[in-house]
Amino acid sequence: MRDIADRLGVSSVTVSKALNDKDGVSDELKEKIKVLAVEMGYRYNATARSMKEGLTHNIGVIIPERFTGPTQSFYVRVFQRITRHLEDQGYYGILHILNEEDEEGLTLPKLYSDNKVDGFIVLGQISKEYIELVRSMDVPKMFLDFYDEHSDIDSVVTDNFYAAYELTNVLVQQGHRSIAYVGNLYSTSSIQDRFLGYYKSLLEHRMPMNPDLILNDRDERGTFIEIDLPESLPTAFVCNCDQVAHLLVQKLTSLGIQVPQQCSVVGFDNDIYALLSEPKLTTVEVDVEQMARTAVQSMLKKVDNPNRNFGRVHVKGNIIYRDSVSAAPETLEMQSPTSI
Amino acid sequence: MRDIADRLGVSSVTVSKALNDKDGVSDELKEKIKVLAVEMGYRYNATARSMKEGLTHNIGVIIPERFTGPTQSFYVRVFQRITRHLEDQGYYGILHILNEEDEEGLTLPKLYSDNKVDGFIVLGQISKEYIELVRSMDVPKMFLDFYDEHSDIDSVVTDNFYAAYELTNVLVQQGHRSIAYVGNLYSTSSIQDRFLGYYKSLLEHRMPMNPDLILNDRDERGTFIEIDLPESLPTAFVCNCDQVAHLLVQKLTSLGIQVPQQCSVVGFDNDIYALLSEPKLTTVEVDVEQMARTAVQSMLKKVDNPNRNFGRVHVKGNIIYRDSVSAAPETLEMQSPTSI
DNA sequence: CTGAAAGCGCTTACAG
DNA sequence: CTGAAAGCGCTTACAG
Repeated sequence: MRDIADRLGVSSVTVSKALNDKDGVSDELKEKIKVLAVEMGYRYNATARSMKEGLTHNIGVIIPERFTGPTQSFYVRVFQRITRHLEDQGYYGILHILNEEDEEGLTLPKLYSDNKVDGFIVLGQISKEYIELVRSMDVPKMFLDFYDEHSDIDSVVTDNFYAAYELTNVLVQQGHRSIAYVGNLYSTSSIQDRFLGYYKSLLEHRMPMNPDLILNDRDERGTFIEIDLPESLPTAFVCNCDQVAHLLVQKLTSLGIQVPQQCSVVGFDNDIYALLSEPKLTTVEVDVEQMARTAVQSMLKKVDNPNRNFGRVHVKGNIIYRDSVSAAPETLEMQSPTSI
Repeated sequence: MRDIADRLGVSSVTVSKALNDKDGVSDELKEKIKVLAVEMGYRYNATARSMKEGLTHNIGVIIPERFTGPTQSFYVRVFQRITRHLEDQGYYGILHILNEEDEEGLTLPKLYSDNKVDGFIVLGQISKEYIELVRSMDVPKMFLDFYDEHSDIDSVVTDNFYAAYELTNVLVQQGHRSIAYVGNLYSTSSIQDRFLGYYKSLLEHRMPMNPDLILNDRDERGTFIEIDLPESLPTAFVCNCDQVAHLLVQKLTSLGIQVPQQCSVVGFDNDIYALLSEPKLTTVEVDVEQMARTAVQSMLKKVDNPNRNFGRVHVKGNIIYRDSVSAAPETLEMQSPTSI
């Protein structure tokens, strides 16, 4: 900047104003300065501004390692959207993959202790203990795609409840009266909320909830376990995620049960498993774009004003209709007397 | 720092030295300062140091968007290793996913124009035009997992040549004499080098190269195409990657050809497709850890001294033996006269 | 419309 | 072993 100023015989203040398009410089001079800057290959020193402002213009994005494995591109996609929105605002996203060791050992990212970021977006459920640690950080933070009832940290989540409710409604409308839910209710808030949406649909249609039709799919550590099918098979399954729906379809098929003719199955997430499955899964697509945008906007407002609070923001999902749902078998028979 | 200094009645210089474990402060005072720092919740301001040093202690990692899709966790894993090694050296990795638009429009990352990083590691093949653009950047840069013959940019790559050579040798040792190579030789340097390793093995064993046995797998834009099998089927296939090997196995199986009994197939990468395949693929595992370590070390040396050059560094891969290879059919018959 | 001065929080080189 | 001074490259508040 000084070099540019010297070459033009003006002060560095003027150059700064021109390059930032601020008032107080004639348009003519501004233009001259900008042209020369490009010519001289000038690159803005963001560090100097950070120093002055006390703001790094970086936001840390924390993703637990277990959500980054093979076949798990979802969070990477979300991260990508986040950075795009951040860049639109002159910010950068710095990805921090939280490994198990640090999560269990309650180690804060060096990003924090080195003052490298102005705030954190945590993308994906972390342990209760780590949530407490995150709370203790003296910067704005928010949770994305999960929340914790005991903390006051702002969060942006898919409207799991309503999406599961609507998806179950679809099954009911197709004549299903015996519908199972597949998922460990104590594992994540997503699974819980999706279950409650399923339950709301049952309630609304005066269908009893049968505890035998709530099927566990994973142990406490999130590892998938064999699904125990009930004695008397339901005609439809609401699965908490596509991967489990995929496993379930495989299991049913291997038992000689046809999907969707004999059993309908729906998933959640619209990830690779929804397409890998045979038949392809009817499922719910998360609105990644909207979630990323909301999280970034809220975060930047919090950076400006640390007292801003947004609470829990729900983003609606979209049902994707594919081939894993059909009318309930009994209904089919009733509807087609020709088959008698 | 000033606050700490004031509370202890010393200067901020002394505090700085103590916190950085430099000479010139008594051990006693150092200890006192460190304790107080923790007590006061002091967080180091990395920005200030950056300002002074003219170094951001950040390294940009550029991954082309097309390598981050579903089922492509490889580069994310590499990124994770890179950041781990960077952190060990007091550095941070900033991920920049290069979207197609920016790659075609030759837009440099804002990370560069904002002086946010001290160097770039490009992870995954980019277009020739973009390579030229990268060259024009006035910071240290290096390529990871690919290289370009026309540029003098340092690179770290898997030793594709030798790994493919060794893998082909394995097939030859199993009695195979008609071995195909599957891959578009004009697509990436990896595919080319793997082909040459395959060719070297043929040469060494005095086996003629049959052009009909070089099978294309993708078009210019990298989209997979249907593989055209030759009239007379070889007894083994060396595929340039696991995904293509997986597709090939599916195709062979659907044609009623048994793998590996009638045809052996080997892949490359040891990714999710190697395990998805039935039978599981014999393949080459890239030494991610070693590649990441080498890239980071070289990069940091270049940051210290921009004139340092490392050229092309090859990292050896490991063959993973699974179930997609068996002895050549004719050999089998010769070996087991009991079957007559 | 233009610029001199101060300051962001560190580190380095030097003096004591 | 300890500290006063200068400086990294910007921006902001103020004076002209």
